[in-house]
Amino acid sequence: MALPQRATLDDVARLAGVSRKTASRVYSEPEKVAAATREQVLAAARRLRFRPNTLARTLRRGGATSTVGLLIGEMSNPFYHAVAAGIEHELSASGLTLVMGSSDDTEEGEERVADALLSQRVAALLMIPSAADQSYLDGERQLGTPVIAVDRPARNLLADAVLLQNRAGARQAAEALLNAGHRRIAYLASRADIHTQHERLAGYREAMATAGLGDAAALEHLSDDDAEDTVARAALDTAEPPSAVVAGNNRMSVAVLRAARELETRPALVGFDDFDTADVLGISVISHDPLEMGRRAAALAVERIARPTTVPEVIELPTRLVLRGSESSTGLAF
Amino acid sequence: MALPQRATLDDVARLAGVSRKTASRVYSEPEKVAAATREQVLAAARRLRFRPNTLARTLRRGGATSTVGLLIGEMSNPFYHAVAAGIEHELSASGLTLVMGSSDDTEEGEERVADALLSQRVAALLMIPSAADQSYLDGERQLGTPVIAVDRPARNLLADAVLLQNRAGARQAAEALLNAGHRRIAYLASRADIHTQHERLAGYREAMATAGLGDAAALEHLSDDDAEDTVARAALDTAEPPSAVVAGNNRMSVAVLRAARELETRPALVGFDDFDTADVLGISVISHDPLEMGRRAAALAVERIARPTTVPEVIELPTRLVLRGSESSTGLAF
DNA sequence: CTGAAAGCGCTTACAG
DNA sequence: CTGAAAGCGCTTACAG
Repeated sequence: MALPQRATLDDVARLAGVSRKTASRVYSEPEKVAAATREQVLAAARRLRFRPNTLARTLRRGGATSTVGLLIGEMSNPFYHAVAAGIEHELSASGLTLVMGSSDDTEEGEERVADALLSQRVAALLMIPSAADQSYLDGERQLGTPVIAVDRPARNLLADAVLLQNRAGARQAAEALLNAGHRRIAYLASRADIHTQHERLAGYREAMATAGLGDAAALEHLSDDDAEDTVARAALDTAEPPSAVVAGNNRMSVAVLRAARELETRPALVGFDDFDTADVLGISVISHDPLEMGRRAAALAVERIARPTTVPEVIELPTRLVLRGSESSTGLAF
Repeated sequence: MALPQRATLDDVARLAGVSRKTASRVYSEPEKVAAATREQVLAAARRLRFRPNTLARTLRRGGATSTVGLLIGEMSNPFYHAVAAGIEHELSASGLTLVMGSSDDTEEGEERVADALLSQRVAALLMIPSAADQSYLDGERQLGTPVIAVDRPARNLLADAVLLQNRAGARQAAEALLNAGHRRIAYLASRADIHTQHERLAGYREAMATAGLGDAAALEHLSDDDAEDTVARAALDTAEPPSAVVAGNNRMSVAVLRAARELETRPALVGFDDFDTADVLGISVISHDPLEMGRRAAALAVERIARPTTVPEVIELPTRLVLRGSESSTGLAF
């Protein structure tokens, strides 16, 4: 069966008995069209099931769509989902639509997906950089598309960034454990090669050095891939396990709990990132607000779209130590 | 400062010394252009930082973009994030881009955002219906845009759907508790007005009736809004608390744990939906695969884009009972 | 407040 | 394999 033809503005104008331009005005500057004419046009549009074609409008207007691209490396971490939710929320408040792409965490994927988003002429590009270098975006930036890095800074690219105070947060985590009397405090991280983990590790080291425990390298358990469970088990299943652990992110915290349960070793724990059941489990964390991070990044995008020529800005969002008991030496609450 | 002008295909053709059409072919059917000519064009494109304008291409080609819209009610539930991740994954494998919109769970919002997505001429619309009625999409469906409902069926609209076996899953949950010897088994749900909760409640009732416990209305604790913690506390903080609970979704499971901890009442528990720390906590659940749900929905969209005229299909994905200890009468493992 | 012409950047027929 | 003309659906100047 043949599908009915999609109506165009011309069809609407013809049915309403006005010029094409008048029909167009009903959608772009309705207040400039006489009320009676407007009603006539809208009635015709309803009858024909007309919906203005945003593509054509944008093309004619010179390229600036009302979409904003978000490029994420890995879709599996709940932290990034929350960031995306915050972004979506803020954008929709400004009448913008979110277009998402994920690079599956490969260098080649990041550039390919960025290219696809930019070909759709997104008004701005938000990204969680995961490739080693973002200089491939420099041409686009010069053409006026704002680029905003989220959670990690872009490399070799002049771009705005919204980050966390990773170093201060991790320092706080270690200090909380030191204050509770611990000395053998381990730091556990997967994806240790990325910026956030660099910073957090540095914060942990600062706290340890300040406490006169500078030579803690044996207590650092780092992996460049996603093997949280392996790292956690390796750290805890030793002759002399640490009495306390700083977990580098939410997934590592859960991995520590899992390993602790299996091994019946119960180290004190402060984890970076809050998570769903941390309160139920009595786990102390370095908390921050991923929704807020997304909101701030989107707000920055909205501002850059309006005023493209400003100097790049770096926003660092604070973290907060939430004590729930697991920082003490009495072991976990579960 | 003036921004440099964006290069068009014309500029590239001129610099490469070929016709506009030849330059176009390099991007649409590269195998039909002589290798030497192709290299010449690509070199010119690189020099000019040219990126083909997808909008213009789509407009000329007759409307079908390579984007797919996803309309979500509430962005806050991790379940939907996982569904979205599955969708994104499957779409990108087919060279499609995901455009997301959230309705903030209002009827008016759903229609407004659907309209925005359709104005961008998405090739298909995936949605988690939250309004009471989706008949407003019928015109668009007749124009050939596939609509696929995810997690809940669309109402008053002929659309494909990818759902869970909610009823069977909830029945299994109640049966697991019955098998463990429980009789006073409560059912707790927030958002009790939506389709999934209807079905799950029905499954619970079936199991109870079969066990000769048909009159369990006093054990049903339902709320139409999001007040999980309130429902959980009300259900457990009574003179005669239930000995076991079926939680209607992941958030209710966590709310039960929280309430149980505060009240030191420790009912057995089987929750619908798995969640991050359920294994650590030893919580038995009705598990299913939100990523898979997203993947299937996206695959259906891809198929419908290719062959639009097929009859709507309803896919029901199975659930799986995962026993971790909390179904027994000995109380929670934490 | 309304209208006829031109054009946004690309691709589709139609020729060669 | 390459080219000159027309047009996708809309809006922007330019007139009235």
